[in-house]
Amino acid sequence: MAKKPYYITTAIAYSSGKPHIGNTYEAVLADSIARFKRLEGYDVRFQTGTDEHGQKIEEKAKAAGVTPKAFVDGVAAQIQSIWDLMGTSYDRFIRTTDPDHEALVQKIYRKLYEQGDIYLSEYEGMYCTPCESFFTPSQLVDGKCPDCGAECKPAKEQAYFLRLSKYADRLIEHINTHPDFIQPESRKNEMMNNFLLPGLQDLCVSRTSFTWGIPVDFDPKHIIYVWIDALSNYITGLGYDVDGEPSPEFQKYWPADLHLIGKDILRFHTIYWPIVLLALDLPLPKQVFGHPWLLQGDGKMSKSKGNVMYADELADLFGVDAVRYFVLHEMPFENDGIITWELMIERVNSDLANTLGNLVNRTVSMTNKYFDGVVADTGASDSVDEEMKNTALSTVRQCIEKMEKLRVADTLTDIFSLFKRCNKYIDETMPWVLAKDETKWERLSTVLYNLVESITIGATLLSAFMPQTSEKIFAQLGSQARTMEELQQFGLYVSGNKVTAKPEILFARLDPEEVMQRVGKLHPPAEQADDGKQEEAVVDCPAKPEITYDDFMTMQFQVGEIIQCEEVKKSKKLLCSQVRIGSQVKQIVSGIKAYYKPEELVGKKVMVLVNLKPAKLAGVVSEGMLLCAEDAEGKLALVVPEKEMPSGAVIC
RNA sequence: CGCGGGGUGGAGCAGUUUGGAAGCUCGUCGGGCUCAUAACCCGAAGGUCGUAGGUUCAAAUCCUACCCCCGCAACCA
Repeated sequence: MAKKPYYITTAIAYSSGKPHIGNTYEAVLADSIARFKRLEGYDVRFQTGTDEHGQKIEEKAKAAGVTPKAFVDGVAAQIQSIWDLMGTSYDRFIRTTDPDHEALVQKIYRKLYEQGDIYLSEYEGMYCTPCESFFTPSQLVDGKCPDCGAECKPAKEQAYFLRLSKYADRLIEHINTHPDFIQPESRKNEMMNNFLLPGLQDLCVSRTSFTWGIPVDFDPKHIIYVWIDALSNYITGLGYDVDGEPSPEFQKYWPADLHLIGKDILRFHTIYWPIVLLALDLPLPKQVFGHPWLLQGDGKMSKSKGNVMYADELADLFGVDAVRYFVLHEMPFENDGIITWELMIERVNSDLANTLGNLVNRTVSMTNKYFDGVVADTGASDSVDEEMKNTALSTVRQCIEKMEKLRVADTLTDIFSLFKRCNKYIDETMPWVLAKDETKWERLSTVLYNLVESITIGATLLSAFMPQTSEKIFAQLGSQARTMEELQQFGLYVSGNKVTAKPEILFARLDPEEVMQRVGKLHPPAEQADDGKQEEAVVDCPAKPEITYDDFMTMQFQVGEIIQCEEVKKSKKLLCSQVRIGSQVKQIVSGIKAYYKPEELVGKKVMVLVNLKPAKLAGVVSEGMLLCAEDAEGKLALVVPEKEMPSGAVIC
């Protein structure tokens, strides 16, 4: 019987820098699913890799004084080494700079062009360099990118577009008839209501503003944009060929069983990518799962604070499997999960050291102590054994069911419930009591046999999630990994085998203080070097072009008195104030709701930019701007005159 | 009425599809045990299941209204 194929992919990681633990989570999650499927007997292909093109990388390379290729070679190697460190068992680590990928992407692009799904037109808008995105002027925030806050410039370029509208109906139909296509299901509505049903605009799929990418082969001044380039990895990695013979791998593994991605890029994978596939006349992936984010608990993750958590550092402190366990177990199915050093320590101590490590240790110790390490089933069973055995076998079934639904965290919980049951079994049978009575040695032997067998079953299930630990457990127990079929029965441990004579601690209990001290050394507190003084965080912002005094004088600032203020309904951020400036009153809308209550503003003298062109905000007219200071976190403070000044006083 | 998610013992979460004894992990308190990594096992305390109504023999679960959080979207002039 031929094994059933199972093709799983992760998103490819953008090679602009070292991936943090949140990025790594995805690779580990995919790996655990891949390993579990292998355990179930599937012929698994697991692909991951790196997305290496784009303007941002081009610029980073320039800043580093190296070629883009040299830059991504370095980062990709780093990413791959972290994936390797974490034990991700990928079959191919694809890079979008791989020659086979680049060649195939060009062919795909050409085919779409030749059949009219890609056409040449013109793109106009405001362009944000870091995000490599165009925005309409109305999307900008203070002339800045709504995503990253960087300066945007007007730009216009000839560009190729992908006809999304042509395939929208078929895609909607597909989503409606394949309820499992988008997971978790709650995301499905989001895609439908926000993008598909309102109607799709054709997607711009080329750039001329940079050169680091795959050129359009029939129009080389255009670079193929990320959607066609990166997403195609899922098929180019299998050797899909537009006009040639599809490779055996492609025929075997496509369509993919699962695209595992972050929830933020669900749109690209459930709308743009399927439409590309429809255009290529290829079957759609069976499922796209947008997993939640793993967030850092202690404040925002930022490199300047030195509190970013990286997989390699975590692995260094806790071990690879402990990190895998944490990220897999602590992630809720739909909501974002949190990781902190404290939570990490707690999980290691409670689950790994106490429940699992101690269980293995006490089992091996007793076997050595009472039987010189020999594990034998003497058949001296008792009624309490049945429940133990049933739990072991039912755990196997539960895990299979849970994994079918990608409930990885729940699966781990079930496995650890089995280990807890083993600990309880020890208390129920009280081997140390049996040991004192020679007539009960046979019974004692069977109890230990049942324990070793149950732990072996648990360790086999665990091998998908904590492969190194499973191996260690097998080695200590003198057993070996089972196949899923073998897990259907209890008692396959070879009676008479011996456990190791020298049990090793699987997971040592951690002293929180000691660990936190080591954490402190990881990222030397660069900023808070001198103690005592609480150094004020300063704000650096990009410099704007120099202006003349005349430029400055075109702006009219005056002191205004807020005489009335109310919240703008239907708006989260806006307050609408009536401001008296001299003898006139202007209505000004400001985004300060989060920092000021309307009533506390009334009577305040503030500084106003008076001659700003009126505009509508949330449907309310605003005739000026209240000046604010903003810190790095975006907190605002109104600027007020330092001494009492009359309304209308000129600011110069 | 922009779209969507959420509010469950001190903390973090399941349970809501298909109403039917309120559960898990951690923490706290008490007990047991001694094979083991001060671990393990048992028990207890602790919850108006956001608020207010409604349907029902029965509501965390279904219906209605409202309050509060969080994403996305939109307008932080």
